Amino acid sequence: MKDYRVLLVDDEPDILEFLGYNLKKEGYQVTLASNGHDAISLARETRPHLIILDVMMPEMDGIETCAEIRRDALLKETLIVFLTARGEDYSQIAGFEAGADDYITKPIKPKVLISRISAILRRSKAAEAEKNVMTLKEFSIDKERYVVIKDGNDILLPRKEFELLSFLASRPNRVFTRDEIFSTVWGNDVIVGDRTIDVHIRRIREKLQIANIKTIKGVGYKFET
Amino acid sequence: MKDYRVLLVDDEPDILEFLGYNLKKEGYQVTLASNGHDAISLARETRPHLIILDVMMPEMDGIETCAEIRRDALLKETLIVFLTARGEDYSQIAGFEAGADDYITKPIKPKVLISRISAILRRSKAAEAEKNVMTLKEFSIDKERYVVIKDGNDILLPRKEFELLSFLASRPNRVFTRDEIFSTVWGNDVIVGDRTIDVHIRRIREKLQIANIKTIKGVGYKFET
DNA sequence: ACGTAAAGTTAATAATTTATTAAGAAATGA
DNA sequence: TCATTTCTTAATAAATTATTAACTTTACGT
Repeated sequence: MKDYRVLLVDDEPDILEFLGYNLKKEGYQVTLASNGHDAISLARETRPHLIILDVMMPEMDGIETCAEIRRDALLKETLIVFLTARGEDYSQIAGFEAGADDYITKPIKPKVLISRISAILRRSKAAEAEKNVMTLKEFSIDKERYVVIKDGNDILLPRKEFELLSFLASRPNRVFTRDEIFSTVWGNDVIVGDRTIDVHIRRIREKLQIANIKTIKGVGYKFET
Repeated sequence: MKDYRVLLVDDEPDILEFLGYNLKKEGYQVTLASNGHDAISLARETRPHLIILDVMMPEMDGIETCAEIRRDALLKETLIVFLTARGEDYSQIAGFEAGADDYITKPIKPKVLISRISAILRRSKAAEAEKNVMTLKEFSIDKERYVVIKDGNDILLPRKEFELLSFLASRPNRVFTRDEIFSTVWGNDVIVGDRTIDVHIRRIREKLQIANIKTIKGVGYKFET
C-alpha cells in the first residue's frame, strides 16, 4: 500500500473513471471531484497529498482552482499536477504562475501518469525527509525548524513537549508505556517523577487543541489517527 | 493443518467441485457457494479468511458481491480473490475498484491457485503479526493499539480484562485453570479473592457479547472457537 | 430429586492511575 | 545579572479500575 491520498479533478466522467481506476490499482487512495468547487471542499476534508487537476473545466477552471488552493492556509502545501491538452500553451504559463508542481499532457497513458505521480510524490517525500518533516493528517511536525504546523500556522512547543509529541506521532495508534516514553524522550539515566509526563501531555493537548492523544489507563499513551 | 477458512464462489458446479477438492486437499476449510447472495450470507456465518469469487455469475456478479462485502462492517477486512476469464478486461478495472486483493485468470491450474492463495494469506498474516494483531473468528485483538475489534468497531477494555481475554484467546479451546490464570495475568505474588476472576470474565462476556468463554466447572475457563 | 460445591451476579468500596493546579527550580537568553 | 521561559515536583482532585463480600443461581454426583 502506497498510502497516499490523491484527489482527482476532471469534468469528464470517463477520464475520472479511467484515471481513478489506474491510480487505485496502484494502491493510491483516490477521491474524485468533477469541478473546482467540489475539489476544494473535498480537499479540505480529505487532505490529499496530491491533487490532479484538469485545466479545462467549465465554471471554475484548473488555474483558478489551483490559485484558490494556494491561498488556503490548510491546503497551500498540497502538491498539484495539471492535466493539460497538448498545445494549450497558455495554460502552462498561467499554471506555473498559479503554483502547479508538475504537468501531464493529454492524451494520458496510464504508465506515464503513474510514473510521474510516483516520481513527484517520491521527490516531495525525499524533500520532506531531508527537511525532517513528518506529515500527519491533523498537522505536520517539522523537526528542522522545530515547529508543529497546524492549519497553516506554526505552533511553537518547548523542547520536551515537542519531543514527546514527535515520539508519540512517530508511530500513530501504537500505545507507548510510560517507560518507553521516559527512556526515549528523557533517556535512561534521567529520573523524573511520574506526573511529569502527564503535565507535558496536558500542555500538548491544550496547545494543539487536539483530542488525538489518548490515555490507556494502566498502559500508557497513544497518538490516535 | 493450514487452519484457514476459504469461501469459494462460482456458479459452475464443476469448478466448485474441482477447486474445492484441491483446496481441501491442501488443508483449507472450504465452504462453497454458487451465487452472490449465498456467498454473502455464508460469509457472515463462517467469517472466512479469504473469499474466492468468480466474476461472471448470473444475477449478482462477482463485482457486485465484492462491493457488497466491502460495504459490510463485519466482512470488509476479508481478503478477496477474483476468478476471471482471460480477456475479461473490463472486470479487472471494475474489480479493483470494487476492492479485490488479487486476481486469478481462468483456466486455473490447481498449483497456481494454491500458490497464489497461500501467498496472499501469508502476506496478510505477516502484516498482522508485524502489527501485533491476533485474529479470531469473532473478533481480533490488537495488542499494539490495545483494543479489541469486533464487527469493525473498536472495543476498549480495561487492562485486566484485556489481558485476561488475550490470555484465554492466546490458546483457543485449551482450558486454563484459575491458578494458571492468576499466575499469568496477576502474577505469583499477588493474592486476590476467588470471585475476582469471575467478575472480570463476566464483564468481558458482557462487553463483547460473546458466548465463547466457557466455564468448565471445577477446572477453569476456556475460549472456545 | 437433593444437597453441596462451584460459579454467577451485584453493588459497595478500595485501590490505582491519571489530571490538574500552582509553585519552585533550572535553564535560557538578552 | 535579571527576566523569562521551560521543566519538574508536590499536593490534591477526579476518574477509572480492581476487588471484595453477600447473595443467588447453576451444575454435578449420589
